This record gives sequence, structure tokens and C-alpha cells, in this order.
Amino acid sequence: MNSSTDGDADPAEAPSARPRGSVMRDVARLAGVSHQTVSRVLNEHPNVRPETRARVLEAMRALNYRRNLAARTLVTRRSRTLGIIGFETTLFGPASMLYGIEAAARQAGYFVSVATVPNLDRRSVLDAVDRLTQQSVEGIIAIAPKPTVTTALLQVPAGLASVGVGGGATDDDAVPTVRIDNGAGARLATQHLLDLGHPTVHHVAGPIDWPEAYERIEGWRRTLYDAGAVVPPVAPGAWTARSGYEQGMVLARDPSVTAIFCGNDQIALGVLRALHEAGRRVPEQVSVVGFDDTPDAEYFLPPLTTVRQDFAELGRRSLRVLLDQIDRQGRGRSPDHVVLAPELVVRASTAMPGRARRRRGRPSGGARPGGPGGRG
Amino acid sequence: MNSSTDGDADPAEAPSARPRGSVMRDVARLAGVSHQTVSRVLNEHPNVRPETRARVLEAMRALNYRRNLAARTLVTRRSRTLGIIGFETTLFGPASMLYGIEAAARQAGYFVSVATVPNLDRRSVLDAVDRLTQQSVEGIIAIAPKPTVTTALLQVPAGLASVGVGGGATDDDAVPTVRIDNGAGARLATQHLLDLGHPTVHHVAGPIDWPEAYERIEGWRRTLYDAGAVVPPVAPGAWTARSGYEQGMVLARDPSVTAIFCGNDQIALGVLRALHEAGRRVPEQVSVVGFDDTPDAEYFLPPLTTVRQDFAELGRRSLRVLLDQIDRQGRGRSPDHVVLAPELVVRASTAMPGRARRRRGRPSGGARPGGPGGRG
DNA sequence: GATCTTGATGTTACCGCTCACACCATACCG
DNA sequence: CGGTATGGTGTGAGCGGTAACATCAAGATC
Repeated sequence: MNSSTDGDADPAEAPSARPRGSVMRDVARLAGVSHQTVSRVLNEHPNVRPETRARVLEAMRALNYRRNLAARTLVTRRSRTLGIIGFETTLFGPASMLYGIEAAARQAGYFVSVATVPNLDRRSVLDAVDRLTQQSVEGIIAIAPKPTVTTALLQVPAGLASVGVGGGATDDDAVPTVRIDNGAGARLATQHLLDLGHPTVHHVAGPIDWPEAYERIEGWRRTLYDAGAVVPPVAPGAWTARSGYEQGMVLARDPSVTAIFCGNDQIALGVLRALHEAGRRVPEQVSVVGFDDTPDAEYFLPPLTTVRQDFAELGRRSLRVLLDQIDRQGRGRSPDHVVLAPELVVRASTAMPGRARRRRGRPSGGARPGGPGGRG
Repeated sequence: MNSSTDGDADPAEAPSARPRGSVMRDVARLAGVSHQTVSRVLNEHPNVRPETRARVLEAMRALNYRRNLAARTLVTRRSRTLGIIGFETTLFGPASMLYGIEAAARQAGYFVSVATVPNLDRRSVLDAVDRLTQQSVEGIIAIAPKPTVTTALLQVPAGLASVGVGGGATDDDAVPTVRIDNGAGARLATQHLLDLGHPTVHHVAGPIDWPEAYERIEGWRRTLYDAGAVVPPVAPGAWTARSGYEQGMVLARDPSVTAIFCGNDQIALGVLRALHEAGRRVPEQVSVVGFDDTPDAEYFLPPLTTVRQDFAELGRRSLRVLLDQIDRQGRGRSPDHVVLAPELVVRASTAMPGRARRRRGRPSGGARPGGPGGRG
């Protein structure tokens, strides 16, 4: 606090060193033991006298000691850190997966470092992998809808565990994946509409170069085909409400359209608005089904029938797969490919064709008792 | 694959060493220089002969060398890593801030480590701070709507930079903050409705213990007061569509309600549904305004008039504040408090009271030319 | 009672990097 | 031509931990 004449400061005073907290040696000195004993206490080594342990713990508390992870990582070669490569993490799905992964990682005693990519081209992904590698992460989870990402994961330095989560099936299965069965989800939606009596089902798809979108298209097409129904053309678009709105405008003009399966809930939102503006009532004249079951879907007008995927569970499962891989350290067993089953959530946006559901102007969503289109 | 008799394994074989990549010494040897010269090349030190530099770079490429960040951190005491404490990161707002921060950090050459908290009590937050400290982060950004968080930031080890982003004003201003002016946002919304001719404006608020919710309530109340309008009671709820729906049901029964300002867009979604089910038309009979401008708001039925806050910009600004703080290393200047102005986005959910807007059944959102309720 | 175990602790050598400094050529200077 | 600056490079120490080994007292074993 005395000489504040910096610039020409006495070099003996260690001029601009970051204030460093106490280290193991400080704790050791205060507790009257060697630093190694402190280390043993920290790592819960059994051979420490309870009395000594108590003394060390007390010293750690007194000095507010935090172990230095960098030093530990350096010598053990284990950073206890996982890397996540994220894309479009502002959307509900990716954000939920991210959250699920982080929460599970924390519980497992791992730290999480995030690298988002501005787009999914090879370079960006490799760049993200590189940044994570520098941080000596022990494994990488890629929120990875496109194959560029999973194949890029093959590039990771040998011995580094990795898993792709939430995309489609991969061509080569060298990289483990965790995802939902998009085809089955599409089938649930489509069959639901067919069962209601719709002669066929139209589809407003996501971007066709995303395996998720492609698989949903295929599941839908296949279901129609199996049922002997006409397969209308698909015009793939984006995952956005805007895209749904635009395509919905076209479908709304065609009076033969009575059922629309949408690639996700946002598309469905756009479709709903297009139908509304065209004066076509949902579900009386047209039924609509979404995909994802975002929290908002239950409050759309009308509450959206949709296919739920459990993003948080995807995150948790992907972490488990990754940790398994880390434990095995590369040897043994072929890569896991976990496929979770999606679930149809029926709400008020679907009905038999050409039939009102007697709900016009009535409070509280129609036939379903017990509150506002509840989830269970 | 031979001796699977573990437990008695031959210790001479270096059993479980992680495959380590090449290190500086390897590069040095291959390039025929000392490790220090390699370090100089890596850190772009000027005093290296171009020819030597080239040789080193070539060696690095040949060996696929990656510098070990843990070692570097250990000696420099700079991890080039920032910590983010996130809460409810599955929601659009927090997720966007997270994204904005990460993108900006990457550009600034920083890594990002995320610690989400299950709830906002003091313990959880301190725990998150602790985990980040262990990773020797150089600064912490808390996506921190509640004061518990910002005050917990005061607990961070001395010399560690921190900033709270996206919450309300803080009581003590010791911790820098970046946020929007919630009061001004509420005023924009309320005044807009008053200007349209509504005698007063009702408010469906968020949880009152969140400063954001509180400040919006105050802004709304103050605006009504200044205009000499009646100030109806507020019943604070959650930030969810469900909460909006429940409170919307109550308001829908009251024929004197002609204008509703909602704490956020999700609440507005619920209110819209409640009004619809009660047979009250929006905006003909009741006007509704939201807050946030989520991407979906434009496609609500009707497209939602709302107050936009630029979450990504909040993220970027908070990063800048944090980096400034790091550069200053604690000395000088009182903490920054950046307050951004929100912006009213008028769409189709607001109109003069008791007057239709001549848009029933017409295609494409009413009076506004040029597409579906465009953002501009 | 000498030897062997075993528990509790200390000593030492690194992990991979950067920093401070030493060193050696040249180049420049009076 | 001796002395000083300066560019290019090497050497050694040490950041804060952990692993392996050394040490040493006390109890178990014969």
C-alpha cells in the first residue's frame, strides 16, 4: 500500500503478477505436513490419519484453498473437461440438449467447455474440434445434425472419445450417436392422421440436406405408401415459422388438403397462421401435426398435436455413451448407437376430416377434460 | 488382447497411459532448435530468423503439434478461458445471450466454460462460481436475473473479473451489469396502448421476485399513473404460457379489459389462447402486447406486437465489459453499467379499442403491405 | 527378540510450457 | 581496434500438482 509509483517500480516487488491464491504448499505448511499429505487428503487416499486429515481440511478452509486444475491436468493428463460442439444453440432443441449434457456432466464430476460453430461446413467444425483439443478435453459431444459434423469427429486425435447427438443416422457408424427415431416419429404422426380418416397427409418438411428432415420425409412417405394413400409432393424448406407460413399459404389454397404433418413445431406455427389467414379452420377443415413438442406448442391456437422428443434425455444419454467410451479408453466394443423412441402427443389440432369437433367458441379446448390440453 | 488376467498385469508395459501427442521438445528436435525457439515461434516473438521460423512451423505441421494449454496456463496464470453461469438456458433469451457471449469470446481468442445452475439460490450460484474458479477462468459472466447471483459474484476470489447480464438493476453497483431498460420497455408498450385510445392497460406480470418483472411492473404502473389512467391490480405469475393462460382466463371474463401488456411473449401466447377460447377477438376487442420478441412472436395468431430486446447484443456487450475489466486488472474506474434501449415492434395484436381492423378472413395480415408481418 | 508386514508420512522427479537470463556472433561506434 | 548495442538462440528454473519410491514407527508373526 506504500509505494504506488508504478512504471519505475522496484523489480524486486513482483510488479504485475496476478494475485494468486494459496497453493498446496501453503496448506501443507499451515497444517504442519508435507504437500503430498495434502494431496492425499484431497484425493481421498485412505492412508491418512483422521486427525491429520482434519488438520489439513481446516488449513484448506482457513486459506480458502482451491486446487489448481491446470497443474493437475498437466500431470495426470486428465482434464475432467468435456467439449461440446453446438450449432444453433438458441433453438429450443439444441439448447435443451446442451442443458441436459451440462447437468449430467456436472453430476459426473466433469466440466464442460462449449464451442459453437457459425455454420456446419467442415472447416468450422474442424476448427471447433481443434479449439477443444487444445483445452485437452477428454471427450467431445457434437450437437450434430449433419453428417459433416460426425465425419469431422473421425478426425479427432486418436484416443479422444466422441459422440454425435440429435442428428440422423450416419452412413458409417464409426462415430457413436444418440438420436431419436425420426422415421418412427413421422410414422406416428402420419398414421394418426390416417387413422382419423384423412385420405392422405401433406408434409411441410425441413431442409432436405438435414438427415433429420430427410428421415421424417421418408417415414411419412413410407407410411402413406403402406396405407395405399397418395403421396403428395414435398417442398423442403427451412426449420422456421416463416418457411411454414410460406408453404402453408400454398397448401391453404388447395381445398383437397385436409391434413398436414410439419417437420417441426415452428413450421407448424407458420402453417397454422397461413391456414387461419386463408380462413381454413383447424382442426375442423384441416388437421395439423408438429414435431418436437416445444413448451409453447401446448398453447398454440389450437393446441398442437405433435411428436415429442425428449431433448434433455438425449443429452443425458449422449453423456453416458461418452463416459463409457472414456472408461473403456478406446479398446473393445463397437460404437454405441442409441435410438430413442419419440412419442405422439395428441392435442386439439387434429380431428376427423370434414367434421367439426363441436368446440367453436367453447372455453377450454374441446373434448379433453382436465384443463388446458395437459401433457400427460 | 493376450493376457486378459488383469490385476497381476506386468507393470513393465506402462499399462494405461493415455496416448499423448507430440510436445514442444519433439518439434524442437525435428527442427533442430531448442524448445525455447519453438515457443518463440508459437508466441510470435519477433526475434526469430524467418528461415528458422519456417523450419519450426514445418516441424509442427509434420508432427501435428498442439500446444498444451494446461501447461501454458500453469505458468502464465492466464487460462484464456471465461466462465459463464447460466440459468434456464433452454429459454430463448438466456440461450441467445449464451450464444452471443460465446461467439464474441471466440473472436477475442477466449475459450468458454459453462456452468448452469439448477436454481438461483445462493448455494447453487456459489457452487458454480467455485467450479469455474477451479478451472482458473479469467472472468465470469453470469446470466443473472436475480440479485442473489450478482451479490454472489462479489464473493469471487479477488482479482477475478465478473459481470452480470440480462437482469434488473442491482442495489449495490459493485458488480458491473449489462441489461436492457425494462422500465422503458414497459413504458413503450403501455404508452402504445394508451395512444391507441385504450382507457387503461392491464398487466400480466412475471414472477415478482425477479427484478426484470418488477421493473416492468413499475414502468407500466408509472406510465398509467402519468397518463391519469386507472391502475388495475397485478397478479404476478410465472414466465410461462401456462401462467399467461390462467391469468388470461380471468381477464377474459371482464368485459372492461381492452388492453393487456404481458411480461413476456410466452405469457402473451397463453393470454392469446385464453382470449380466443373466451370468444374475445384480438385485436378487435382486446389488444395484447408481449415482451422479448422471440422469433415465434411474429407468427402468433395474430402476430404479436411486442417489445424487442436484443439478447445477442447483450451477450456481446457483456463480454466487452468483462474484457475491459480483465485488461484493467482490477485497478481504476468504477464498474460499468450498460443499459440498452428496447424497441417496440408493432404487429397485428394491437388496435384501437372497440374497432375492428378490417382484417377478418382476409389473407395476409391486414393493413401491412409487404409480406407476413415483417420485422422492419 | 529378529523379521516381516502395514500404515502414515516425506522426498524427489517429472508433466509441458514460459520466463529470465546467458551466450555468441555480427554490426556499429568513436 | 576495443567496447557497446543488438539480433538470434540456448539453458535452467519453476508454475502446482501427482506418482513412485523412500522412510520409519508400531504391531504381527514365528
